[in-house]
Amino acid sequence: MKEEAKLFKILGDPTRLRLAVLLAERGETCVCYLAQALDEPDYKVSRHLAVMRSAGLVQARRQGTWMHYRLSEPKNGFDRHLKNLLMTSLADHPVAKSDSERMSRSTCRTQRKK
Amino acid sequence: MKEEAKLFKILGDPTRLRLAVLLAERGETCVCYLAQALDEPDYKVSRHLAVMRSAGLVQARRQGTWMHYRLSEPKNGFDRHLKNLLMTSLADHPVAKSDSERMSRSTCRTQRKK
DNA sequence: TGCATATCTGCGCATATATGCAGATAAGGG
DNA sequence: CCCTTATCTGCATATATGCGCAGATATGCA
Repeated sequence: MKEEAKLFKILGDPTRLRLAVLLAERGETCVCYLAQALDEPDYKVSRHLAVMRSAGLVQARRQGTWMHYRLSEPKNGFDRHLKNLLMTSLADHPVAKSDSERMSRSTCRTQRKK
Repeated sequence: MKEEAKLFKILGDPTRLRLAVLLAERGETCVCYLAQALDEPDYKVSRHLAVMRSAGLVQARRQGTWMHYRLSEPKNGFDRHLKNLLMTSLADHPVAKSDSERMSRSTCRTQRKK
């Protein structure tokens, strides 16, 4: 049960939980948006994403200078249930909502690439 | 979202997660059974239960010398979802199963009271 | 009152975690 | 090549966490 506890532990930090909810809601997202959404310094967001990544919770894709993160595909019922929890019970949380709104309002040069 | 993260953190320790699953499955249970189920020293189990209790995750009831713990009633959708996760996706885990079996086989003087 | 049992807790220690800062890396475009 | 931008990371520090041991509490009973 250590694996499962590890996942809980990962989500047991407010910053990481907010990131996980954003990724569950929005899908693959660039770090610069995530940092603006949380209103936290990029190095902080980056480091937490690294933790989540080494635990297998998220995956990264590089696109030029930008890094895009997304939740990993659920590998079993537990993962699925957990992701579901993020999307159903947590997306409505006031903090999650303002994170999401801030993200909608944020800008990132990624856009200009398109 | 700190409250939710806190709950995740509580469940982010293998010992506590095992306790939570047992309590979700079995309902109110005496510490002596829990300690035998996990095959861990009582002081360790006791301390983890204290952590869970001060976070509001479990509640305690004294009956003579014995302390009985149970999961608190879910207070919202998040809690409910989480409890559900414990019962559906984790109760089948090998570790959870052997914990449960060990508990069935364990003895405790509580019985003699009856 | 004194003993036995169940449970909890203070302490010391080892380890883990989060954070901010400054600087390192990586990629793209002159 | 150099410069800029986005992202990551080494370091130092402060705090938190888990653990085992020994002893403290609490309760029931002779």
